[in-house]
Amino acid sequence: MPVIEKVRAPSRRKPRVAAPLPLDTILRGDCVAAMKALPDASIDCIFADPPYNLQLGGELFRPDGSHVDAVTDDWDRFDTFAAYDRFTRAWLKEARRILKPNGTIWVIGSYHNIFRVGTAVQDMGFWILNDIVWRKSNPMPNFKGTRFTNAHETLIWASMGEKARYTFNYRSLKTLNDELQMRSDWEFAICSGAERLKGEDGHKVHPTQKPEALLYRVMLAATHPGDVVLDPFFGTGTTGAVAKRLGRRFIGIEREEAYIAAAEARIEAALPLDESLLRTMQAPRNAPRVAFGTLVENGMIAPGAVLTDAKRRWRVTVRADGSLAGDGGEGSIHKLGAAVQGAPSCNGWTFWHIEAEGGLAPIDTLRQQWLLATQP
Amino acid sequence: MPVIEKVRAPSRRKPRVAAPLPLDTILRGDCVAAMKALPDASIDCIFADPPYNLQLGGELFRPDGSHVDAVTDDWDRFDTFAAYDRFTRAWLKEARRILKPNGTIWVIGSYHNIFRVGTAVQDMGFWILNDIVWRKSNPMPNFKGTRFTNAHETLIWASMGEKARYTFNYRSLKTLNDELQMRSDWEFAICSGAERLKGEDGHKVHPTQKPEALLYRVMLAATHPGDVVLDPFFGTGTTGAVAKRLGRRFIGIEREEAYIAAAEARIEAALPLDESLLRTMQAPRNAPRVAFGTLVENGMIAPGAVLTDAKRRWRVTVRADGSLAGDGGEGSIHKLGAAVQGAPSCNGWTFWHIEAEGGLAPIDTLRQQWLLATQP
DNA sequence: AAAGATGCTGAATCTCGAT
DNA sequence: TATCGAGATTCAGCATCTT
Repeated sequence: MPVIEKVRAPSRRKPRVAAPLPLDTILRGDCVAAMKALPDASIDCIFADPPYNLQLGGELFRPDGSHVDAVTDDWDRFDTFAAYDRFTRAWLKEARRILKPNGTIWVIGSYHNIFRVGTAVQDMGFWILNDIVWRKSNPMPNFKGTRFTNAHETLIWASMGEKARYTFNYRSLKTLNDELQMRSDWEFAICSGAERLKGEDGHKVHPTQKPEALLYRVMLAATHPGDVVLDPFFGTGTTGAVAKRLGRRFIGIEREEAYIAAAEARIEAALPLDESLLRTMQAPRNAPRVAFGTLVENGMIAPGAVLTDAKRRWRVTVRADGSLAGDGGEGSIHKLGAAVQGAPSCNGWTFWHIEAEGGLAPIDTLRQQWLLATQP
Repeated sequence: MPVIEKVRAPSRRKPRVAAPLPLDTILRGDCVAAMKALPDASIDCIFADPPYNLQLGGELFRPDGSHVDAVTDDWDRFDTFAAYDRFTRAWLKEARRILKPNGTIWVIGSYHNIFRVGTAVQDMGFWILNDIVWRKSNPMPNFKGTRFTNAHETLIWASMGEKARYTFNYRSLKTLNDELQMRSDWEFAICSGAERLKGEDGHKVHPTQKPEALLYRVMLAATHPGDVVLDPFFGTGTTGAVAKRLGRRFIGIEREEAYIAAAEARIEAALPLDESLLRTMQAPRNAPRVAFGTLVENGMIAPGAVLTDAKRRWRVTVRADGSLAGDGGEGSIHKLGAAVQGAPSCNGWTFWHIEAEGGLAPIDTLRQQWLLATQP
């Protein structure tokens, strides 16, 4: 391909460049039009709760905002699905443009729309990381007894592509779940009581207000403090309220003035958490690295010391450079641990032990002591 | 449109007429070809467990170094989403033809394929009645800590069209569920132990054998005794074994001779109406486990709240992710409780206390309040 | 004999930064 | 962009062995 092609290719459209982001504000209007005004690769996370009243006799809007009539016969059914698909791909296209390369997108829906959304997400190059089930502890019963009680909704979580990086605060979520990995099924009550926004008439302001606990978990899992979270179907602003509480920035897009007014009042009243409380558990992955040799250099462990595995099956000697030597060969704590086990890899910190008061202790305890003594 | 069109339209192909159905047998071959040999509108219910198109990468090892036996069979490999979609629509087309007008179809899948299946189901004119979540009580963990534990699969249940009638044994399901309406989230263990078919080498016969309890509930809900249930991806015949137990007829389609042999032996050994299975399904696994983080997410306790032990020797602060932070370090209620005491373990629920009316109260009282408020 | 210890396994899109 | 090496990473259920 001639060089000139390489130069021309990226300029097919004018990239939106660094205009300041409208942080912590609600943009009024159509979500596609509003997203078009935002710069490329500027958003860390998108949470989207698109309309999915496709088959309920409710309203469906085409990308241009025009109304699609509820219809029942086959031809029109196809037309309705096709219109919904066009709408979905239109807003997903802009969402993809404004997301950073390491950003992620969340979309929530029910069986009426989530399969179409998921197919579009995959077709557009996003890479699904998980589907999450929100189990409702108090769903509306199926009054007619004609089907199973519709007791859940589905969220799709996707990165920008198969190789894309993304934020997942594994350690925080595990802590949140009492030291068990967080699963793909989450249980929350539907939004009601004091949390549910009511108008002056006592009637609910928005028909599908999401519980703050749901957004809380989403943001805790997939964003860092200070990250920008965009919600293109902002409604009454659950995303904004939780973002403020959790020290994230938000951008909302909403077309209904009544929802915007309710959201603004609600977010104004939300209280941000103290920053120290937000500091999520520091993942070991992000903890300062300590080489085993550092411990040797600093006298935490002497050259010549003998290490074994927890069951004393293997026995090795520490050398002056922090390498190990024994029957199984020689090498770093990790390499030799893997070698003696015949395993592809091994965490030497937890595999190798040293004789201590009260029995064997993993050498990782020495590292922890070192970190405690040297970290501010 | 001219009248002749209406007359000609149905005769474009020759309808398959009443050949006797191959009841309670397994047809060997490709599912589309085998279905083409069956007559129109002859099947009451279809249960389909198609390939999931997992798109797995390299090898995966557990933290202990052992190897994960993944699904790498040829039948699960598709080059593109488009190829998978063609495959899906081809078998769904025949499924639709052979289903009776009042029949229903079930399809099970994971996030890798279920959105594409659901879209095809809707596009072809089926009417989704429910999506059902199979919550696995014992899923495989996410060994690398990169995502949420993939702890569920999704089933789609659909009728032949919006106005179509269908079988739903509401009363049976409600009885099965202790007089509560059966919900759209079902909990079962994955298929293991004695139920899991093993070869002479002790290795599993089929990589993705489904639990009989799942099929039991599906058939109990959506078929009558004597109904014909077709499974186009029969595998080792869970559908056939359960059909025999419940007094339904089955037709299986399977390509692999080894699976067919295992299925035939299994179905031969199955006993009709094993009441013990019914009883095990009725026993609700109601051991509600509440994570401390749940109380934080739901506002039972605020980030920033101060906890102490019963004698106020240690003092810690609750953070946004449900972890605690204080002089002794940081961690979950259990880990930090153990750390400050220098103990190997600790029950944080009874160790940590919060200031309440009338003095300190263990945080377990908050858990009890939460359970009271949320349990039926 | 009972209780505890050990080992194996399940539809899984499973690391990251430096060079 | 590919390669290399450090080092982080698991839950429930069942079968079998040990004390």
